[in-house]
Amino acid sequence: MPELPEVETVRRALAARLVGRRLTSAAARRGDLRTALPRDLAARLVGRTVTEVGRRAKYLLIGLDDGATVIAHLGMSGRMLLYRDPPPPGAHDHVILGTADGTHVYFNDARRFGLLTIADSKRLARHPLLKDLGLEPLAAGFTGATLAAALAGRKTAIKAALLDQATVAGIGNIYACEALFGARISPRRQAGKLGPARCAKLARAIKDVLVRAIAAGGATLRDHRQPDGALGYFQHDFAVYGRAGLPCPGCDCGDAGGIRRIVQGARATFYCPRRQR
DNA sequence: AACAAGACCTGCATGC
DNA sequence: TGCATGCAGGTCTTGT
Repeated sequence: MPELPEVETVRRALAARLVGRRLTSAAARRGDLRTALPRDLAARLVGRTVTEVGRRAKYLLIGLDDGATVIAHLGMSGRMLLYRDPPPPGAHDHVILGTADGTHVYFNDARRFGLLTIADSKRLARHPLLKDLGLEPLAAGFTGATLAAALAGRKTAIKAALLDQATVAGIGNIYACEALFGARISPRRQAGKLGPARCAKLARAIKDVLVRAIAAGGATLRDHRQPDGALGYFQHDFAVYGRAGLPCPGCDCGDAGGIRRIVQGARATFYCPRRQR
């Protein structure tokens, strides 16, 4: 599921319901996720109050009042669902948290590519999961210049570079395709050869598509849900992703076979060969 | 060092 | 209907 906009959508909903609340229960139901759940999960969470819910790249960071932070990643299929009247736990509900006001949080992940662990808040920047992450695209420091510096010397295709979390953090397959369309750059172009003007245009396109997707609640292809169960709807605004053979918005490429699907690094890439060069 | 490919796990759509 | 196949929003590991 989730790239930066989907994770940000989840973060906002969790923050609204959890910050300032005390955790009264914490149950680990199935522990073999991408990394094993902490054995002492309940002991470390029950009684703690949530102080903030942050995000770095695609990681959710749930800060607690004892100086610990819960790090969670949704993988491909993970969800965080909030309930007032919790349903009976299902096979893929791996962690269930309860708060003093009766809210329940279900961490559900069918494919178990996600993870949840607990770290020292003061050392988050040095945590193995977070230490190598690259530019945060919605932060002030993300500009054409910093993007150009991150891409300098890179021989791989720009599409692959955007998926590399050590370069720009939080972009996944959908938004890499959509941002390159917005910047009118071919996904096959060598990353290190983009000039300053095209890097500036790409940085703007990345921010633009991420902001628009967050406003739409993310994109729901199959797994993504907002924590209240609502679907995202940005998939209706995709220009190229999943649209092979169809015309792209505002171009007559349909006459020439439309949007093309290629494979780069074993991932599908969608682009308009007429508009993206 | 940088890069490409394979692995991880489950569910769903498609086609026979 | 049942079964096989391929594909999916991510990232870690391995090998070149």
